[in-house]
Amino acid sequence: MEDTLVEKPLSNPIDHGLARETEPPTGSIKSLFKQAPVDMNLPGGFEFQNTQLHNMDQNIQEPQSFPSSTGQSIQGRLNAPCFDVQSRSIQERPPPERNILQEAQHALQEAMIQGAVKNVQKTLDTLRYDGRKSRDSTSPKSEHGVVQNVLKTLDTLQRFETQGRTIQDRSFPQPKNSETGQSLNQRCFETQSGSASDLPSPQLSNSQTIQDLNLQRYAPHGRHIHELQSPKTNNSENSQGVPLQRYGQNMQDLPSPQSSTSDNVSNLQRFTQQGSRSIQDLPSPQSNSKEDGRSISSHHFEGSKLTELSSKDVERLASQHYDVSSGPSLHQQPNNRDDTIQQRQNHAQRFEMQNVRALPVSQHTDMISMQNRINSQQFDSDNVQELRRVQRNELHDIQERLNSQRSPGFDGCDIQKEQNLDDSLGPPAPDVHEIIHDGGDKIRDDTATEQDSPVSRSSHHGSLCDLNLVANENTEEGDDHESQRRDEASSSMGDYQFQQDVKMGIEELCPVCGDKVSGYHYGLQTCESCKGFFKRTVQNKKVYSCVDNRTCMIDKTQRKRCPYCRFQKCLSVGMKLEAVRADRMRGGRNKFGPMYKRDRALKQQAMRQRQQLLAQCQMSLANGMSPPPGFDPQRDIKPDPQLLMAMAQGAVPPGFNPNMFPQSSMAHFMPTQDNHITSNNNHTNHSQTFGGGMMPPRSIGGGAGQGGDSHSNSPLSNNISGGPPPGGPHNQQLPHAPQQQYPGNMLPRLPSPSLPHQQQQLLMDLPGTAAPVVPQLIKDLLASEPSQEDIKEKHSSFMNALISQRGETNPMHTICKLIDHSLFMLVEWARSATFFKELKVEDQMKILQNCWSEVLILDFVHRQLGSGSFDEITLANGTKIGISLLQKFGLGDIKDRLTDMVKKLQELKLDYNEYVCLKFLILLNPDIMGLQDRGYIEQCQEKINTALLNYCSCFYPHIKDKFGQMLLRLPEIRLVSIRGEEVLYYKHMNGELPEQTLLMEMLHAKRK
DNA sequence: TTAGCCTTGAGT
DNA sequence: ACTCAAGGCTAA
Ligand SMILES: [Zn+2]
Ligand SMILES: [Zn+2]
Repeated sequence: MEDTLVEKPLSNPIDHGLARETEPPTGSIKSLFKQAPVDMNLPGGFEFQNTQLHNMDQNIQEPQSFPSSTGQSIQGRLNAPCFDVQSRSIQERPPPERNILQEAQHALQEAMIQGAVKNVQKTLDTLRYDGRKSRDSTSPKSEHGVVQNVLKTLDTLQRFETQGRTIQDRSFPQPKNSETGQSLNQRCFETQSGSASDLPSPQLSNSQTIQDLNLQRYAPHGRHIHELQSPKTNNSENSQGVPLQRYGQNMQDLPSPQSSTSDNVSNLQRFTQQGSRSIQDLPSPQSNSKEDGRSISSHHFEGSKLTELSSKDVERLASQHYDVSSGPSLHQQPNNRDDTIQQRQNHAQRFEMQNVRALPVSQHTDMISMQNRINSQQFDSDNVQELRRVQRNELHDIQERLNSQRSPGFDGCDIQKEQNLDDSLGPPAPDVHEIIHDGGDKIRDDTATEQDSPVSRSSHHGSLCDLNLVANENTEEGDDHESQRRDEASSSMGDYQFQQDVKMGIEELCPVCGDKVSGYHYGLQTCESCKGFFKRTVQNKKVYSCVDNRTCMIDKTQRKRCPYCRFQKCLSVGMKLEAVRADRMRGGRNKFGPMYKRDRALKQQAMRQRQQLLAQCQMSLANGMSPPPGFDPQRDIKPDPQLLMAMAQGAVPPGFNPNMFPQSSMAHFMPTQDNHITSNNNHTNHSQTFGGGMMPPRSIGGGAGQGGDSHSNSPLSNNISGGPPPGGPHNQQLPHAPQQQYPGNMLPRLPSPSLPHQQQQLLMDLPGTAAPVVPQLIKDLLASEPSQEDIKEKHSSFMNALISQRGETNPMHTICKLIDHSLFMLVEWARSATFFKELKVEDQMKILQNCWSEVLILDFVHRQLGSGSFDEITLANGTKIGISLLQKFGLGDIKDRLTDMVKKLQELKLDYNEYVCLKFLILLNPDIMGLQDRGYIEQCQEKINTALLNYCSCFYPHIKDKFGQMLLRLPEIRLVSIRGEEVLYYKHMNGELPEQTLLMEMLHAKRK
């Protein structure tokens, strides 16, 4: 499931659709990266997506003329840069909007020119979400100040969005559009209203439209996508007349339906593989892809939205759908059932409608929603790592399960892991097929699931996947190390268990609502009510809508309030649509059985280990000191490095509290799981980890923690060579060439657990003497760091080119392209980054997919540090924009978070060297699911942690627990990044973002 | 519609 | 024969 591959596919489909429809390849970046067209075709995906989309749309607006108005106006604007998205979906927009658009565009352009874009993009990342709500803002128009312009633009954009949505929605009603379908909204609408559309006509069952979506797959018969288009109109075909099915087929069968896309490796892949092409060089597939998109646009649009909900599912669904339709199972199934179902659906729909209307407007303020969101971390979605899951779990504990979305339940994790473990190749989730076969959980599922078939995978996975295939470069290179790495990888189990342990505590709680779990249901452990809810929703193809911002908190007491958000959460958590049987057969077992088993076993193991660790920990504490071997010494007692340093230097920092350090440091080193443990043990205070325990920190500190082997002890990789002076604050240079590339140290050696390696390392690293030296490791890291100037320069030139040459007018697109460009540079950087470059492409992909947003946020924060102003946002190209823009987008909460973060880091005097270290710590996250060289990554992370700790101790002994404080910013960054991704994703769903961009790929990859 | 409890039935 | 996840049933 989680495989990156799988994930992508989902996204891709959507993207493709969108891309086709609308836009041309915009930015150079886009062209560079085309996405692989994977699954777009999958009907299921569409359907599913559609539903979700509908929901979204509904929430947002009132749909009505989506197509017409939007389209017209948009196109009209077109000239003016409107959001391509809109344009896509809609072909024509009404004139009135135009002005706004134009204004926005102009503003954007100006802003962008100045680099404002960048900040906008960032802001967007974070913000977007709220923007919708708060549209109120009027933009100041008068002044030309960049800021103002930006603001204007933003405002405009917002309006746009709003309008666009509305328009789009409207359009739905008018089904006939050439466009494939009415908009999802419409569908939803209809459905809810109980119009015939939603119910498939009895015979229809087969012909239901995609919109029916998700449900369809359940339905035994396969329906064509085209049907979806307009429920009312039976035959709706895509504008092009291509039946949706076809797409689906393509997806499955064809590697890449849309020519160019197909072959394209995902952008990432390309990056990784090729590496360094300039953006310009990259080919732009768009053209090709677009064609497909045309008529479909609306669908795609919808589809995209849907995807949003659960990209994974979508994928699966899509595939499934397809299968279903064609599949035997479908045939077998009687229509009667459908009828019944339909009837039920009708009821349900009506119900839903009522509910929706009845639903009180959410009381959540933006902030709340934000937090919830963050908590929930929906975006991470499946593919994301275990960490998130873990975090989520923790959150549950703490908060009570608000979130959980992203980390699909363990299942996902487990499954992925399992798969990985089981078969190296391991196609991830068989789910799809099963789903497709639907009823056939039973036996047949196994046989040929998409996953199984390499082809399907590749196609689905899209670029990322492709990368894997293609990539052997690194792989080959690293052969030497591979063996070792692999060995270590095996150790990952330990970690995994660990994580599970963590989960364990929470395990008993439903990841969706926090109620008590009643067993495994549809992929993971959930409570009885969520099981029933999920089943009903899927079986009856219900379409919900959220009255609020789709950020409703779902807990035991409020789960009934918003079925839309609840279902979303179900999906995000990892509940599998495929597990719902289309044929409704009772009893028996499905293919998930083994998965459940493994999950159980793992959990138990984890439990045991955890207990052991705890016991050891307690023991050691009781005894006074020596930590048990294998146990992370840091947790317990470890001499305070700072103290050591101070002593070495002959002075103790004022106010230095020996206890503090250890703890905080521990927390960092300790991965999430341990935190719990730790807390239990009375370790003194914990540092503030994510406020209130919200998000557990990802295991930042070296992969440490995980059970047994986890802490590898890496021998100190960092030698301290006397080197450059302390990277004083902000010294950027990246000096020197690294000496050794990978010292053997880095490689795996887990063993040496016995020593409190870290301590020792610290000692070793520490010169012991006063002369502080920058650890060699840090020097190495700096070596691959591009100069800030270069970065700025590149961004500036890119922006200029974008605006002047490409004439990018659509503000949203411009912003996205900026982000895209940043991503491009990020990938470029990573490819040559120390440690990272040694990884296999597959791992590189996974890592980048997982951390890109966090790195972007860190970069942003770092830039802000330099500016020293809390009122302005410094864009990548150096342009500064008023921070108020964030608020305009409704991302005020994020703004505050960012501001706080910047302040804290300023207080800590984060310097360039440290910034680089943090960046690597974010990058080298061993907790990502399915990493092949996890052990290696862990070691790297550990080394960096050690080096950084050492560095801080040496150069900033007077700053209390600087190391710990810095690390604590990582979880915060993650929260913000998640928020940002959500915003972007929503934008994407609304069709406001350009397709076929690396950014889109990344967004989808995460959600997988 | 929800959600708790019941019935199924492949897998073990 | 037992397990237990999936579907069904039905008060509330
Ligand atoms: Zn629940
Ligand atoms: Zn909601």
